[in-house]
Amino acid sequence: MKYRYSPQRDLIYKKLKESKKHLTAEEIHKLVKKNDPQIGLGTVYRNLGILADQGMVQKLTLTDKALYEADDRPHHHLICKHCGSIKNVYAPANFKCVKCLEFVRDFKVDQAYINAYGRCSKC
Amino acid sequence: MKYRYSPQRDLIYKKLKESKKHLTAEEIHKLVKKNDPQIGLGTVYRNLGILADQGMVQKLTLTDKALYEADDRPHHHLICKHCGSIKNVYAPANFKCVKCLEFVRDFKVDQAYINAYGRCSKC
DNA sequence: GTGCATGCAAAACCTTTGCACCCCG
DNA sequence: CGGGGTGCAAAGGTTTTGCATGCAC
Repeated sequence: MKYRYSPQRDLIYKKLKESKKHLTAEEIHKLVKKNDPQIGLGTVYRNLGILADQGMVQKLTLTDKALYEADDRPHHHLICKHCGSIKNVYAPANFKCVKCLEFVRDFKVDQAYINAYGRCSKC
Repeated sequence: MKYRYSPQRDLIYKKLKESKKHLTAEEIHKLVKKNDPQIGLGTVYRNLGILADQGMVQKLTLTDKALYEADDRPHHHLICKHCGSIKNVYAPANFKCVKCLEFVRDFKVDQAYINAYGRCSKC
């Protein structure tokens, strides 16, 4: 299906990109409401779905509620088991995670990333 | 807190282990109801939480609903983008995923595993 | 003008929780 | 017998959806 331009979607993407964080749909809703007080939560969900479809944002289901981020550089996630914070880590250019799975048969790997659980510097 | 023995928990664990798959709480509920028709879904959730606490089952939040598995060998997940199936893959003994993150600072990595997205042999 | 997008609210859905009763230790 | 475990049902929280209206194209 073809997507039509929408100022709401534009705003959602811009705000998420600016924040440089992993945000829940509700946090994003709060953020965009500052610029567009009328925007509904349903609209936020719908547009996050579309943006994820287009590959412009990534939907993370690492915890009980979904998180969204707008960072297209390949990266991995460090999840603190104590405070629940999630931090991105960018691998050196010469490290390709997909190569770790070279031994895999019967499955065509497109993307691969690491989730690491542990303790962040604050905890 | 000390956990007391419970035949329901025993059954849940046994069934999940036997299945050798990733199951949702509801699928597990259906499975154990064959042996214990009275068991409630709440009990299944409570016991899966306890079993996860004890490290006997792993809770996966890779998709919109949580999946549970009973497989204590370290492994990675191959997620098919077409049919949504999730397959375990066991890395060679000499491959330690944690080593891929040796360059990480300000975070103590306990466990690390790879999620790979792509296409499975059936799709 | 056509039909996707929106705002609102209701619904759907997964998961947790309160409660009275049960039973393990 | 004390206190965790159970079944049931209701509540909680997140995400989706139906519908009338608005607006991009």
